[in-house]
Amino acid sequence: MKIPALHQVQRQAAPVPAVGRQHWPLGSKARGWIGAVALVCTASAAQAPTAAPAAPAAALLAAPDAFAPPKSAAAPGAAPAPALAQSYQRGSVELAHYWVSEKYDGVRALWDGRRLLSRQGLPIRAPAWFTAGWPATPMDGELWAGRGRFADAQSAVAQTVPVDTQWRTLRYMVFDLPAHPGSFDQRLPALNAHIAGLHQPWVQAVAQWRVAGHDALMAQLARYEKAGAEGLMLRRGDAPHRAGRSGDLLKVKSFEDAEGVVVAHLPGQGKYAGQTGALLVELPDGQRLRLGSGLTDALRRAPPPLGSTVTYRYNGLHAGSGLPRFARFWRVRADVPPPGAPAQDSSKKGR
DNA sequence: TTCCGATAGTGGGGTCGCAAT
DNA sequence: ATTGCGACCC
DNA sequence: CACTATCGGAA
Repeated sequence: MKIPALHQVQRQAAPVPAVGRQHWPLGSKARGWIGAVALVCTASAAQAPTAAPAAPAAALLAAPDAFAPPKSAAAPGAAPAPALAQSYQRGSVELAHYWVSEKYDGVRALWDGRRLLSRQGLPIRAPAWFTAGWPATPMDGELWAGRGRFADAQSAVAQTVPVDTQWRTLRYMVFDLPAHPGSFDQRLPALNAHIAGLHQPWVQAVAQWRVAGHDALMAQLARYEKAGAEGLMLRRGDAPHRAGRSGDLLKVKSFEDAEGVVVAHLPGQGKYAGQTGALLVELPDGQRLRLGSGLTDALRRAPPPLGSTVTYRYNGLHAGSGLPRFARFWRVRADVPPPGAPAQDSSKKGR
């Protein structure tokens, strides 16, 4: 049963630094960059790389440097501070102020004017031809292989040596110009003109449009998701680019609920050592899934007993295994007592 | 006062590359 | 050749 | 990506 996306508490968190890095294609840590939006956006249902949105001439914009280090951090090695999206909630914002676009499921990539950087600021090894001729103007976008093909984009970016056959299937879907000082209303036309000037089919400006209201937004979300899109993004038109989280950038995704039976309590790490780190649950089809995210400290100390039926939420399925993506514990099915419990009649009640 | 945004720290599957087996 | 692991993507 | 749990400052 699909549920619109609304409600849900929310509270995000930041990624962990994780030092050490190993040889994965993205080399060493890079310097501070800008922050920009998080994922996404674009257009209709088409996926053809061709047709870059044409746009009238326009200023190319600003200084290449303009990277606004969130804090001081002008020094090399500074941690990146990309802007991340919050979740859209009905009534939380005035939709008339926002632009809507498709949320592309790919690998985030920021062009700092010289090279592509990952979300953590690591250089992305793209073939020379891919970025040939790109201007010094910073761009923020998503390396995308098409709907339902996140794995392809992930694989391409993970190669120590770029493989042309893989990169030829990628597109750089650009959704913002981080260094442009204006509001998104102003950045958008500049972005379109900018991309149009490149004349590279694999570089596209993400299509942005307005929406009448909540109901229309939900209707669009349903259409896009049905067509394979990951969701939609909302950008506040009158807001200047800003690093960090804020209501200026929102994501709209729907999630689903499903159930499984707890078959084991997996040990936790770090501050949860000695407690339950995750629940190993068996799904109706026999596949097993680990549920760690979503558990409260109390539940980690006293987890649902083996045999309990628990509900989890997720967003779509992994293309390869079919396992739920981004699964997180939601709650225990209280009406389905675990093994030892005395009768309470609840044999089946449909639902 | 409440609430928002930033931090710190846990957890998942998938992918790659290196080390150990 | 297979497995395990860390580190990164989401 | 998902989430919980805190904390300080803005609203």
